[in-house]
Amino acid sequence: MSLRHGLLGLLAEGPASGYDLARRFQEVLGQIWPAQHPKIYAELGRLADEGLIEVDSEGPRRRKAYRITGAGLAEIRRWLTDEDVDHTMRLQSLLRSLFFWLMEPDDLRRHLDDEARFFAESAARYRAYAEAKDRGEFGDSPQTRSMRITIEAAVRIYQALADWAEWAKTVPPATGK
Amino acid sequence: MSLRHGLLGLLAEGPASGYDLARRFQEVLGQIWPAQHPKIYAELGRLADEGLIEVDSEGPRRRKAYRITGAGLAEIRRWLTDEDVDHTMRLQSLLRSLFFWLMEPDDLRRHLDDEARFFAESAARYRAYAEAKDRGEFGDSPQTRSMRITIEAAVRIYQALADWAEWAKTVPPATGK
DNA sequence: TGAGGACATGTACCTAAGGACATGTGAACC
DNA sequence: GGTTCACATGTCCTTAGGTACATGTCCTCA
Repeated sequence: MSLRHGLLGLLAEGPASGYDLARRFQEVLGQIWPAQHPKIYAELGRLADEGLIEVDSEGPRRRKAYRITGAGLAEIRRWLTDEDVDHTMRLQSLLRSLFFWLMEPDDLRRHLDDEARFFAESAARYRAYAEAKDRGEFGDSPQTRSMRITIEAAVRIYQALADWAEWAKTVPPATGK
Repeated sequence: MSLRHGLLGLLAEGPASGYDLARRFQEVLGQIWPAQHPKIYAELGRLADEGLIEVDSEGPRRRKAYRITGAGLAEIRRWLTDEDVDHTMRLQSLLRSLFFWLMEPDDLRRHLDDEARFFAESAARYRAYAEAKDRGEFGDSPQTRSMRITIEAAVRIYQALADWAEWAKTVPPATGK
């Protein structure tokens, strides 16, 4: 369960409402760490119960902004330094590639074209984001620095996958037995 | 739910028992697509109920091997060609990197060392696997070809992440505000 | 003044995933 | 003959994730 720590981390940057957090998850982490709003509201409730966050302010339209507490900050720091990283990835593209031999060559080529396009576009999107940051469009806070590092990872992963899909097209379907 | 199709795909290579399938998931797909045996046995039961697989043979120690049916083959092929790929990845390493600014520089350096080592080792493991395949140690069936492509993706992703972690170490923690 | 859209928060339900626990079998080795 | 280990299959329970549905508010613009 890292949604919990994802929320704490985002709240460490400053107070935010469930709606804000859902939007930030969607924007920045859309493909990398999806989270739907029902889960977010539920988790915020639990975090508040445990005293890791507290209500910062109530605004119009029932808006409720939360603020991280000292205990919350301690918890996210503990997680970051003490807890083991979960390295599982669950990449459906790779699972599918195990079964390419079941596909018609034409279908496979189409599939790889789609994959290559998708990954290249993702890489380009994150690359544009990275360049905007490097031009200083988002300032130069520590938070921005960290985000720049995250974005760099996204660029490199998607580029690697785009290259992989292109490479896969050059692999002959089979030779002998 | 792709475990279902993962199982069908593996069974398309030939009959296997739940135990066999759990081992193969563990070996080949350990970090990329984890699956515990309880899920596998349960899913096999469902697949059998739906006629996508059937019992091939019963062996010693209650061993039950399944075989894919025509309907099962049709279903895995349909999935491969008609169904959209789910591209979400949920990489905890990237989520954590968003919060690097919360870590002490020393802890962060240690963390990045660990990450770099882990990713480099994973890349090396898959690279060794790839080289064995290229030497022809596993024959040259269509299945082997596909597996070679999967492994190539793993090599490239882990290498990209290893490089990223090394690069991240060179980013200065922060300058101004 | 009325309609539409973005804002904002939730409930309910269903499936997937993971960990703990339970059980029994055949082979190998001492 | 007994112990140990790999083989082999499952149940049970909890948590996590995702979709659908529900509700109400404030602002803008025609």
